[in-house]
Amino acid sequence: MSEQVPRVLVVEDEAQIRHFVRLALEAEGCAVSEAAGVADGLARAGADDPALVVLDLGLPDGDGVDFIRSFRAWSERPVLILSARTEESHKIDALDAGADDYLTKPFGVGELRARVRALMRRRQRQGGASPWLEFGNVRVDFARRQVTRDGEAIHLTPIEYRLLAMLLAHPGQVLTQRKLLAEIWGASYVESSHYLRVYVGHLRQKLEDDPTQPRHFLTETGVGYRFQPDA
Amino acid sequence: MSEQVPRVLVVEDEAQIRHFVRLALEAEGCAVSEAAGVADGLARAGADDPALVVLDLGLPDGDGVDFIRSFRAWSERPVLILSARTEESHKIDALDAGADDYLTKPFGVGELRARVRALMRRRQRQGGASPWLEFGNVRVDFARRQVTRDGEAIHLTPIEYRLLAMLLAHPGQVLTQRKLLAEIWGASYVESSHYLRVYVGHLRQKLEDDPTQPRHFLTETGVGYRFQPDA
DNA sequence: GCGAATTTTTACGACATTTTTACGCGGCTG
DNA sequence: CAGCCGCGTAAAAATGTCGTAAAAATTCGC
Repeated sequence: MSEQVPRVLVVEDEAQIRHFVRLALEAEGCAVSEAAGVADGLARAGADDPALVVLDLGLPDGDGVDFIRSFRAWSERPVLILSARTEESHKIDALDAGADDYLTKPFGVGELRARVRALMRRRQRQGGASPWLEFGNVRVDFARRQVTRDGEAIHLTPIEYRLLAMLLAHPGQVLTQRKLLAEIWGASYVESSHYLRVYVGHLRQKLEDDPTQPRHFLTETGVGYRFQPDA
Repeated sequence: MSEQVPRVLVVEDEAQIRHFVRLALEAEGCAVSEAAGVADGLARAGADDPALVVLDLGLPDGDGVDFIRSFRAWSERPVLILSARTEESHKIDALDAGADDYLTKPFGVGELRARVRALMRRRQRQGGASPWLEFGNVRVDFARRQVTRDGEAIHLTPIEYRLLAMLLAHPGQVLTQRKLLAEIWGASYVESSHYLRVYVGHLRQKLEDDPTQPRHFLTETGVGYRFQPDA
């Protein structure tokens, strides 16, 4: 009878606001984790797979819009923006990058909490039909962040999970190495293809029947990788 | 082949704002229906089952919050509130009644459109078929970087694929050797026509019914090569 | 601070692709 | 008709890329 408390990730550099937001979210009955920057936030999001991300746009180590884009490459969780910028163009950019709501500072606790409730409610509404995805003898349940193979739970590390989510989000498509590296490790890692070799290897090891003869995680030499759903 | 245009319902008593919103939504490619009051709006919503409702809170014949509650009794479609009231309590009430977003007047067209896009984004997930190109019994799907022949996947190496893409981009035209070489191998290889002989051979081997009698990848002796779409 | 889990780095054999080389064919020309 | 030239094919050589295992460094939870 686990109470299934939704996890929320707050990405915000100012400690004071972060604390303020944490209190508001905890009052909503959420479990809160925090990150102070873009890189930190993406790593944490990959580890926690939060039900909601509350994101400040004015981060020290990068643009919040970049966070949204990277995050959207492998996750569809709602994102609520907090920002001091009231210009319409900023709102449009953030919403089109994949954000779900945009709240300008200063804002009241009550409105923040109400908007959080609205975003989480929608998740419940459509999360009812647990959208799993199957290939081979593997089932991936994104809502629960759970991967099973022949019914047995398979443990994936944060990076493995993000890579898997990204590949599965584009079935049949070739994802270039540069794109995968940029979305998962960051723009400055686009040349470090050895990371991919290692982690694709992990996925095959854990999810393919015969890791030496992969049927789902295919290599396109010199280009990237392709996820092949069931034949 | 109807394009499946999403229907949006605008519930707003002031004709001027209604028109303004209609224009914004139509610019998003939506089919718009209008209602001027709560009763009218609910009736219209029941008839149309719109993909989104844009709702003004200041209606003459009842409270907008009542509209939301009634609507939510039978529909889970997203609701976007427009309101002149900026008090936090109003926002909280509307969001908790079941609204998904709350926009205070005055607002910009751009922000309205962006928020509409954000609300509608989720429901349209799988666009499915990507544009492809066919000749003979071969199909080329550039979005997925996939080539099939009689339904069977054909593997192409990076150079083979680039050459194919280039030829297919200019159907019926003769592409000179120098141009192909410059584009694929670089400006300093424009004389090395033997590369082309090898790789055009590969394409014919993999894609032509009878590689010795090519029907699509034709040689223009002394000039270059020409891609011939279906006869 | 300590142990466990995870990420990063490194090295090397296996494999895929590209490049190079060689040769046969056929048309054209002198 | 002989020789030259451009083309097509095949296969060897060279290069580059990939997969794997394991060690080193880092992070995380307690």
